[in-house]
Amino acid sequence: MSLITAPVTSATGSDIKVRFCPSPTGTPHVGLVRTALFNWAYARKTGGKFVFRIEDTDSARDSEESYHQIVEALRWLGMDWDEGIDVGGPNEPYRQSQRGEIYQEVVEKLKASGHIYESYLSAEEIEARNLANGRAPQLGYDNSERDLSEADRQRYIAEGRQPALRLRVPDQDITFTDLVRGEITFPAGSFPDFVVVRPGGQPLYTLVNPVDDALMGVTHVLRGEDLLSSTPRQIALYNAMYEAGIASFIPRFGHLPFVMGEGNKKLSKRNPESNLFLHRDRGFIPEGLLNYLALLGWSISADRDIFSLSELCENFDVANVNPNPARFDQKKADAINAAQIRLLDPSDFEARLIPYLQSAGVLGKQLSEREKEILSMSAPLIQERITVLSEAVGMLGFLFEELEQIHFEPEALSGLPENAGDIVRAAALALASLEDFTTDSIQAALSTALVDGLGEKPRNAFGPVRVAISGRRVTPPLFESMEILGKAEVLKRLEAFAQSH
RNA sequence: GGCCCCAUCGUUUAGCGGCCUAGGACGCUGCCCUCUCACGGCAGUAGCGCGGGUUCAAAUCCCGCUGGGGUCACCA
Repeated sequence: MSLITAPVTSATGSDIKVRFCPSPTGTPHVGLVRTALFNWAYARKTGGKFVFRIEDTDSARDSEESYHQIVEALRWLGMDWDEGIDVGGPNEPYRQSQRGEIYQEVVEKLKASGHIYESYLSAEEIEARNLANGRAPQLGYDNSERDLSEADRQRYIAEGRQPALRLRVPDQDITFTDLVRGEITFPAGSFPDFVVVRPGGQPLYTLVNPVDDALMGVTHVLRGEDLLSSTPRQIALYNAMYEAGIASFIPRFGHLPFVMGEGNKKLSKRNPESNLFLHRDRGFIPEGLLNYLALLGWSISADRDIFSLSELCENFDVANVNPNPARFDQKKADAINAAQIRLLDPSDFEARLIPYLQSAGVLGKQLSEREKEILSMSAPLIQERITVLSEAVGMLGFLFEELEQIHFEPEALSGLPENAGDIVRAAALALASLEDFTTDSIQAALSTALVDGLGEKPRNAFGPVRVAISGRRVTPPLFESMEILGKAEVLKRLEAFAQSH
């Protein structure tokens, strides 16, 4: 009969240590990002430490590419870590694939203390035993090798078998207080002695995850809800490590709700909105994405949902995380991102636009003086008009393009009045004699010529002019855009349009 | 199937026994502002899954039901 004897961590303040420990399979997922975010925010809130380690113990599924993407993701999002990948720390190395010897030692100690034992039965044999004993096959292993005789052991070895190693689980209910869900109890016998090391010595996640948390001194484990049912197993392992002198406490656990996709399905990797880099490519800014993700399961107050990362860090507490699953809503995410974009310092906003304009081919690698000038004049005009940064390409493109490159959108053309040509001709005429080609005087001249002169409604008067210079229905404010383009270019575009209409 | 988790507007979230004829945000609708689109402003739309308790009083506590989800690997 074995029982839990290990104490739970007493850490409550700056002695708290959390970690983010993804396994590098596939491209970073927004659910993964939210888990990292809550861990990071909790560390920053409490003044504790945030550890970043990689769980690459499955060589069949892990990839170096994914590893680099995860590191890049955290860097881009600005979630810094105190210990771990690249930055190092007292518990190196931080990639499990490089910690084999450490696990070996732990396994030896656990064997010596009698907490883990050799198991020779194959999956087929276990199933056969269950069938033979009238036990439901899905119950799995029956712990029958707990006290294997030396004779049986020798016989298996003589057959050339290699043993897996299983943890002897405590014969009692296992209760813990989940940081987001409260007290949870798993009845004794909920799970059998489980494999922690494969035949041949390969340690499994079931072993290495708690081992590393224990060795690294992790006090608070905040992770996805999918790991909830493995928690009692981990507590059992912690207890074994405690009794073997490897761990000094059991951490506290907090299971974060899922991020769901359409329907009632967990947002899967197949789902495009799960892909972090797709959001980045569309022009989500870290502030916007993180703000939105934080809202999935948490809120800063009853009547506010736009907040900065530092406000998040000041106010975050796992205890306030909502336990129910949240759906990823692209529209709301877009709205939050748009709000965060508007909050950006104008020069910062301008700088962030450049990569998007470059990758779309609107700007080259090096900006000319003229291009810099256009950008700095036009960026402020679109800061409150776009939702994601990539929209700047369509909004600003015409300011950088030559007349011949301008693409006239069908929807812009189709919305034009019959007399569009006449209106544009009148506009050209009015502007040709304008000395001072600035926003105000342009507006005054066009109003006089088109609204007063031709008797057109403003909407009808300026629409054709807008399309003539930009090819688009939606642009930054018209008169400002004209000032940026300059008189010669504007007249050129108006005349070209007038000729074809 | 066993075990575990979850349950407030379409979505997200506030609510932790009386402040709730349930608040905010996104979405949607209408109006205002207006050179387009936005921004901003105003108004509207819509919710406590069901049934029992406990209580003077329940969205809030308890039980049951229903519904969803997760997990039961020599994956992580």
